Amino acid sequence: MSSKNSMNANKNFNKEASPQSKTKKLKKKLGPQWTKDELERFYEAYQKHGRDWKKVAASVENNRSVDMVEALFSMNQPYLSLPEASVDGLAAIMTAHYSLFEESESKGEGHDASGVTRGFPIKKLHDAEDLDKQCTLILTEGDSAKHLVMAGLSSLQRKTYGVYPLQGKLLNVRIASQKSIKKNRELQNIKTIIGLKDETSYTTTDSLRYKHVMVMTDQDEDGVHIKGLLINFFHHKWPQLLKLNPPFLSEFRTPIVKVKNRNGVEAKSFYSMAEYSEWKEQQEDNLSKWETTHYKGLGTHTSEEGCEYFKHIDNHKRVFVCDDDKDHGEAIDGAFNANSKYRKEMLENFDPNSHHHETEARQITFTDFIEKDLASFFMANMKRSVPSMLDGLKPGQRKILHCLLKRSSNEDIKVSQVSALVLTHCDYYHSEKALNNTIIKMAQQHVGSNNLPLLQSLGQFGTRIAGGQDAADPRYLRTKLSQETRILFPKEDDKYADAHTGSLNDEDRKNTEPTPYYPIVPMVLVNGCRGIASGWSTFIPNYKLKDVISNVERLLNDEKTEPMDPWYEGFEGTITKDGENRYKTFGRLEESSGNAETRLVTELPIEVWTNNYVSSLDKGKENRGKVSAFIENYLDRSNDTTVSIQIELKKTEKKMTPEEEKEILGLTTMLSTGNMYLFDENDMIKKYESPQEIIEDFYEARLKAYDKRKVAKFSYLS
DNA sequence: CTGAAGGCTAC
DNA sequence: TCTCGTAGCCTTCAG
Repeated sequence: MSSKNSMNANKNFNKEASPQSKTKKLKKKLGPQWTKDELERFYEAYQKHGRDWKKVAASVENNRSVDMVEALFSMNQPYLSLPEASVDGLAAIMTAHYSLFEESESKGEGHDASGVTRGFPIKKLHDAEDLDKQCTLILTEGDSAKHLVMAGLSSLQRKTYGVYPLQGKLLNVRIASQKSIKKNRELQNIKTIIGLKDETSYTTTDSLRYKHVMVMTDQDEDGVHIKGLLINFFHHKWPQLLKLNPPFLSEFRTPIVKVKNRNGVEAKSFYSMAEYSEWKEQQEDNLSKWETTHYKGLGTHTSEEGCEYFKHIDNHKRVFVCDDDKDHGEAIDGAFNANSKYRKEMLENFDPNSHHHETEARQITFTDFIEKDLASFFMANMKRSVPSMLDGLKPGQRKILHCLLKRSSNEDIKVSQVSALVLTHCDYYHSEKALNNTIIKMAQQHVGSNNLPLLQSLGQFGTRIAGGQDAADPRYLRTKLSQETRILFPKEDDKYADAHTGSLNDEDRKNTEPTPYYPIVPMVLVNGCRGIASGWSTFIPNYKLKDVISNVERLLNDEKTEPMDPWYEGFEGTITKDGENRYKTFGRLEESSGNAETRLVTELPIEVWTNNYVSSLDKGKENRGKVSAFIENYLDRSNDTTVSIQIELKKTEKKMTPEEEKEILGLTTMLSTGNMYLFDENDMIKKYESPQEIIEDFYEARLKAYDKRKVAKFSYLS
């Protein structure tokens, strides 16, 4: 009971004598959500499970209450400290808690900023000591960056700087529902820390605990994205805030490259690769006199460097400003709204060379930030999410294949060790976890995943039961190249992929960024692909290897290619064309012998997983009107590879065709071929209208590669 | 018409 | 140690 609010509420609450009026008051405060009964159950559950709200909610066993439990727990947790007291005490806390919740939602009446005084317990917040002064809240990307700030701030600075670490990507409030904004703890905490209220127009920051916000992220594209999401949050909820002068928002930049003269006297810092490259070109022969250090994330900087940065904080600070001629709302909205049009246009006009972080610039307009800095994230997001037409691989996947192809033997290796290989030999600056996931996905072979996995799955790589999400931990999994991989990706072509690294001659970056491979057939059609980027997403279904080969052979024979339909290895249902760019997939439904109402499901449509399907048969509240409405009962006898679900249909007068039965039983899905985007031979994004078009494009490029190979092989003749 | 959910590489 | 949040696009489907 550390909170002032809770205590007040408790006092008020105790004034009410009878248990009935207590419940009444609660009902008034909490809306229709809670009965005394539910409170008691909640109290028990809370004692048992603590802050594990999912378990608590499950124990409460009431859908209305589940929402409330969730809402309560997503508030500032420290307020919810359970006293020794009983249900009544709990009720008091919840009352207080909920009123806080309500106030933050309502017009802000009755809730003065002093209700949130210094030292209030938000986990991981380091509050400024002297909030009466003009204080700045530093929002960092992750905990380790917070530690760098804490190490760097002088004792004087600690009076006026608060620090709060952000975890991962911030919610995009422009497209999020009210409900998800409310329950997003990160945003609610930021609001509480700064003292911002909804529906308030700020022409001054007088009422705020912090007068300025400074964001400090890694100096990479994802860091830029996080800055953008934060700008988006403030702009969407309090647009006036960003127009204030002096500016409300700023960023703290750290160098990504530092060079030190080997005689130890001179040193220089760079805030962008463009800037560094420019300097490097000017050095020519003098380059060897300099010692270079690259900084990958904020965690790479030492505490001493942290101190150095904050000693000269003004050199690192860049403020976000509006210039009055422009409507910056348009750019911010375009970057984060639900329509990808603006982002498409921005990427189509994107010129990587115009993207310069000028070290000396101490301010940047929001529009410049979006169109220059943020556009580089959109581009990076495209590059890592959309595969190449040539090898059908995204850069992460390609690096995995690259490392395995380069190994001297093809012995089993742990998935986690493959990741380690990639981190050692390639430029990969992202999380190992994502890499492990990618390896697992490349090796999966359940129906609906790869037709021809390039990697073998030695261990539990996931099954159709849970769509592959039931894979074991990477440290238990082993893999190696599949038998076919070397045939599809001939050794003779390797050097065309890894000769170009863009950095082999760069003494700072010795690792490789392999360019696309040239498999002998367009593998992107065999295993399909899907990716979600910025501006575009892509989806290509799986096709049959033999069909692909036949079409390649037709081209070799100067014949025309023939249309192809999607095909999935091991799939026992059917796939039929259902209009232009659409295919319909059907599971398999058999009539059990003897009983007119009994059916046996022996195959599910593509990308429907056994677990999901079976739970759709349950008669829960959330399934009303769905499949479960048509069935009496079911029995699931499926295993990890086969589907066998016995269904007892409800008796109806109407006789249904097998197709109609599949329809109402949820045994169909759609595959679209209308969103097939790939990077083409020239590394340009291209929309493909048909699999044939992909094969034809591939064919041209592949022929050129054969030519290159021939020239290289016989070069000694000339 | 709106909202939610699934898929996937990233923080 | 493990589970869980967030982005981004497009499609489908329920309400």
